Amino acid sequence: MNPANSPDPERKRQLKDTALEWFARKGYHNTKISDIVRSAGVSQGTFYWYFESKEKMTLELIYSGRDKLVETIHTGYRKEPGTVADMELSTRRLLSELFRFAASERHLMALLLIKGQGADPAVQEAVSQTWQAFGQAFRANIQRASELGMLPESSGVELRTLLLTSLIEGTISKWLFGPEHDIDYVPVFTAEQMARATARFEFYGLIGEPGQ
Amino acid sequence: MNPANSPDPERKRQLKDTALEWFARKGYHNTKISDIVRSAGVSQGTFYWYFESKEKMTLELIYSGRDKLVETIHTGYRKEPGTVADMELSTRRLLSELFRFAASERHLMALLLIKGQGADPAVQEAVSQTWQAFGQAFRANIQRASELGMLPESSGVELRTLLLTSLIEGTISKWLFGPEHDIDYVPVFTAEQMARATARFEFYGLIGEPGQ
Amino acid sequence: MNPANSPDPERKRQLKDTALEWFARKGYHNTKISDIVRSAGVSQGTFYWYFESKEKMTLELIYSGRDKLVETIHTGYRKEPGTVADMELSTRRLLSELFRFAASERHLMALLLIKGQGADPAVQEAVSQTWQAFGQAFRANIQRASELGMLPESSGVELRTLLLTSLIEGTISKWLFGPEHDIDYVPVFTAEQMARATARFEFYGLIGEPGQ
Amino acid sequence: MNPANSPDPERKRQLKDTALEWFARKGYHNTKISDIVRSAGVSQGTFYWYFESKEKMTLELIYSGRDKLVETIHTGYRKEPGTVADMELSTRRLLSELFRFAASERHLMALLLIKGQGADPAVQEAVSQTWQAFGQAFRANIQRASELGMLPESSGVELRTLLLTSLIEGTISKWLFGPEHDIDYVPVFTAEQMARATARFEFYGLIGEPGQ
DNA sequence: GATGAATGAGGATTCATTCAT
DNA sequence: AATGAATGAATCCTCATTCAT
Repeated sequence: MNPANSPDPERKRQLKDTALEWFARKGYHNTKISDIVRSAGVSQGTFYWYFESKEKMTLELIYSGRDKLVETIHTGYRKEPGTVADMELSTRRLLSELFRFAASERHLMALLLIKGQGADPAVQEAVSQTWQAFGQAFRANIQRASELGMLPESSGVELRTLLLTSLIEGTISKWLFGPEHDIDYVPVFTAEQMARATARFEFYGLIGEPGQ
Repeated sequence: MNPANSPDPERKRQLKDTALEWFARKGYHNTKISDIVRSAGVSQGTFYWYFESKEKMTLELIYSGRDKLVETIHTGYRKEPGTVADMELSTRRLLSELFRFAASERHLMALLLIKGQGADPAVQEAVSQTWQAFGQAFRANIQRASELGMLPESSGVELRTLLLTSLIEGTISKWLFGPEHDIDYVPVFTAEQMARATARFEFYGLIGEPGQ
Repeated sequence: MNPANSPDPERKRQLKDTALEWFARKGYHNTKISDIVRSAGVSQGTFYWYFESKEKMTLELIYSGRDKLVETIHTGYRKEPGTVADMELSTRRLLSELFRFAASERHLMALLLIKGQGADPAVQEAVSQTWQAFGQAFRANIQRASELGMLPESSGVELRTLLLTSLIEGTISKWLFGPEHDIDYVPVFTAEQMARATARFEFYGLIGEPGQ
Repeated sequence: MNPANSPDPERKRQLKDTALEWFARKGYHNTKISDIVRSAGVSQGTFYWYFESKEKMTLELIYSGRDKLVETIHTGYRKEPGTVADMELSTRRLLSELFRFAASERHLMALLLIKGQGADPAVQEAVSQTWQAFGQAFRANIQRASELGMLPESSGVELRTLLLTSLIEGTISKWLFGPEHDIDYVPVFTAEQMARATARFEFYGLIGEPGQ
């Protein structure tokens, strides 16, 4: 009757997890309510006891995912103005958190990075918002570094943010799902390795890796 | 009766272009055959005279897109072993071609980068293959540079390819469609600016930008 | 387990009243069990402790309504053979009772007059029976008056009954709910005014209103 | 693709007629699209080629019914101020048209008089509007007669309109469908008989029937 | 007596595809 | 070559009813 505050959070979570797995594997439109409930071992009607609609439940998934993602970034990030080496270290920590989070939430990341695109407008909008929030966090970092004079003036904050977020989002995606967006792909690098390599690339590119 | 050898290639192209625009704007699943034919000013049945099915026509779109994309990369890339500066220049030329191509084929890029993900399995597979072909080209470059001893040994070819392709794909996407994947977004940088900035970032990261 | 002898008649009545209000407002099909129990402040299951089904509970409503309606007619009616003026007076008394009853049972009348029509066959049947019982009472009156030679021979008892019951049912409906069947409509005439006007119309039509 | 101007009016009419028959027999909610298309011998999808939705098609039915009904009233009515006998004759002509129309459109009348009540709000609204339009026509008549001094002052136009429309609507309903609202009921009186009896009743009531 | 989560049959609607003309 | 009406399988969602607690 009142799907908003269902008193069985366990069942609700189970349904969300099941749905997320299906979405990650098949995409939004290719996942039917019947798929979800069959996997979860409940009836079709039960889904609608916990959620208003397929769209609304997906929005719940994405919103809570966005919150966790943004929280991870804020947790991982500690501003320590100082040398470039400091920044690299700081960034590595942040990325480390981020990659670990991504690995622990494969299905969520698949939905956000890849599978949300075929969905209904409202869902796509929510996915977009998530990445905007993601971008904001990094943009703020670059802004600060720029103000501290740690970055050459050659290209603006805008462009650098674009490059950086492109790099990170893409890296997470390819790391987790391989070049083929395969949900069953098994990452060949650890989160730490990814964080280290990505941070280096971020600061020094392919070439300049001081001190090795 | 035989869609293979349609006698009016003009009409076929028109249908493909129209479909591509719809896919780019609404996504595969949110585009109906009736949308396409209405825009193209033909009847529903005509679509099926030229194409076997929605899926097959989308595959045609993607395959020809893939070919053009790969061709662009091969055209733009000229192996000139030499200094890092040579490599950067060479890469900039390649990226320049690539960004220009992407700009001239916005809708195709939207389908490949974003909108193909909600589609049917076969379509998703084709999109994946496209990006694999894309990745192969860059992987070969890095392999060669690595063999020539131009890259530090710190991280392997695999990982570098991952970082590089993530950067480039993501950059094209954000450049063309903004952080919100908006098909009507107007890029704020020129293809040349993007090529230069991306090449620099690729080689020197955020920090090391020699000379400049 | 045995809905027949529910031990809390208060609760049962409350549920029936609540349901009647919903039926009057939204109609049978547009009223959900969940609406009723929410309004009544009980759980879904409770409804089924007191009633076998939605249909059965509606039948209860209608049957008790029918009984009250018929009782009202029998109470209000006192056969006083005599002059036409006597008859008019007698009829006015009957109608007065009837209109007062209708006003005191707005929701029931709404269900019987208007909202029962979209319901399940059994419910519709019960509504029909109610109006047949209603018609019988008036038919008997006309029959008697006819036998007493008080009515011209021009048209038969059948037709007169048809005209009379049409008039009365319709008048109640329009008086209580206005031309738009609006459950929130507020009658502009009193029951007395309606009884007087209707009785006059019944005997003398639009034109002939002797004395007055 | 464009249900608005379907080019096969025959098929559309067939579907509307079939639907109307089902509505008249079972009511709006108890009629399924599958019932309609099965009766019409077409597929489920065909219904949606001609109509946007069940609701929209029902509205079409009601609106065209309303127009025909109002047109009938306007056609049948010719204001001939004069004696009361003139008025009675005039009214009899109008009612004659009306009863004949009603008989020729049994199913439509069933929907408007009885079966529209269980429907969706928009449909109910349309039914209400129809009867308001109906009432307006008669109200205008009474107004005019009142201004011509042909009616005693005892009760106002408002009340008389209420009584008159109640009488007529109810009479049509009972004449066509009997006291049980039975769609298969066969009227026992002709339209002419009904018109004559109703007109007399309207002007003289049960009693006063001058000249026989 | 009461709860409310769970059920599942049923119904409106969508849309890729077909085919007679 | 082209049309567009027709098809029907597939899908989301509703809601009366049940039942373990």
